[in-house]
Amino acid sequence: MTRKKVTLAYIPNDSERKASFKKRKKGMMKKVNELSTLCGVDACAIVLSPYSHDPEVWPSPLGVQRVIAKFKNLPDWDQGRKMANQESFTKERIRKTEEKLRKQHKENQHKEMTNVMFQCLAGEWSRSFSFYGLNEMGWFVDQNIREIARRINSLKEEILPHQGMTMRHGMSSAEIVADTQIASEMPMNAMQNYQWNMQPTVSPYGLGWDPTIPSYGYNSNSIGPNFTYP
Amino acid sequence: MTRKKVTLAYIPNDSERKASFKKRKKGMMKKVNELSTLCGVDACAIVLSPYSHDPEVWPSPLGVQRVIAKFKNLPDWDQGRKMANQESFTKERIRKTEEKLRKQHKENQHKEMTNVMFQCLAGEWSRSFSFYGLNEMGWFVDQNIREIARRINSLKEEILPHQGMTMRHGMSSAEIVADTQIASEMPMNAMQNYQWNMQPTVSPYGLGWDPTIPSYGYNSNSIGPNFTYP
DNA sequence: CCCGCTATTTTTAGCCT
DNA sequence: AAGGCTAAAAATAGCGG
Repeated sequence: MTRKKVTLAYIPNDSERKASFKKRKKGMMKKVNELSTLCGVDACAIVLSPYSHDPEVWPSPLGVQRVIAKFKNLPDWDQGRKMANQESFTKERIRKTEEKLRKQHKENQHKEMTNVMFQCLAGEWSRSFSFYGLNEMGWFVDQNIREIARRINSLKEEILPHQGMTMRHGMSSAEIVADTQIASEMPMNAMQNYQWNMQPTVSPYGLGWDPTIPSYGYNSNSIGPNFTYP
Repeated sequence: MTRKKVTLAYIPNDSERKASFKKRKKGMMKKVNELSTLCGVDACAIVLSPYSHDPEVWPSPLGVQRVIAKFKNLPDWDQGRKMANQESFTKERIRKTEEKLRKQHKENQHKEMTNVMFQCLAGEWSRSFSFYGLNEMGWFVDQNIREIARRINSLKEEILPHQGMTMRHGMSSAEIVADTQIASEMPMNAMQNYQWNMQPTVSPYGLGWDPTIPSYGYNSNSIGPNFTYP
């Protein structure tokens, strides 16, 4: 799917523009609301569009008039300064784009290195996983079950925060999991990171997971469910 | 790191509030700019804050006055309709939260099922340690390798989009994977989902997972991978 | 057309300097 | 305090019902 990055320019297509307008107006008004609420400042916004006969405002027609009144009462205001006009936004965009270019370059170099290292790892792993991968995998599965149960329970607590133990009738996941045999309490965060944070590595802001950190190297002699081979 | 979800309420701490103000004002103004540019509508915003002596406006003092003029010239406007006030935003938030609650519930049920199934699988697997289990696990591991390889290749495409096959010199991940024995083509989506989709569960507007809530009732006896100890 | 979905982009909270 | 950073949260483009 292609969710294009916005190019800041008038949207020629009518229906597209209208759709965008509706979504963005809502979002923008929400932002005004948040700014005003969170930071306790007076603010207002007015939108005059062909999509509605009436002006669309925040926080309310009266609120707008109140802010406008204050705004107009402010004396001697150098109209040139402190304003946010299109030009300044454009400049900001150029600055950011150039910044991005620099970062991209750096990131590319980094990715190539990661790429190479990863191949080494993967090769090693697939060659030997039949033995020493199994214990890890078993432990990993186990950890996942625990994690799920933990989350389910957290969710229940959240959803039924003040009702105490109201879910006795079904078999709760806590109960299910209470039956689970946990072979080890020892943390294996690195492995979880390996599994769950793999994806981020691939895209944003450089490297998520750093393959050079040796912490994932569990070998099977120590940790996790101890499989015995018959 | 803890990047808190925003709770829509006045920020009591002075420096925090100011920091938030500066960031959010910028973001908000940007949104107004985008709305106006993308959709070709007249819009303006005014912010009166203790952080600046002068009002901060978009698009410019004159632009604001122009919009205000249009706004005031509009006759017979039912002031009650079409306005975006705090109440409507609050209602929207409530709606969304309730929606999320419903979804969460559904998802929980799904997870519990997956949980149970997974335990069965894992238990069965480790109990017999059969070839069958090995194959499945092998397949699973293999899938992961393939996925990794796929991502590496995507990256290569990204990094070297127009250079064709420029990386012949190293062993490509595709080649690595070609060496891997694929035990079965049988779909195991459930397992992948289990692995990869677990995390997103936790979500915004009050339904997030709270790490401060202790996890309950896992004691370490019983189900799960039944490992045999020598 | 309008609504909901989700992949992707954009914003921003909390840290750090 | 003012800016940069990054992971998490929020907005939204494009799609399908």
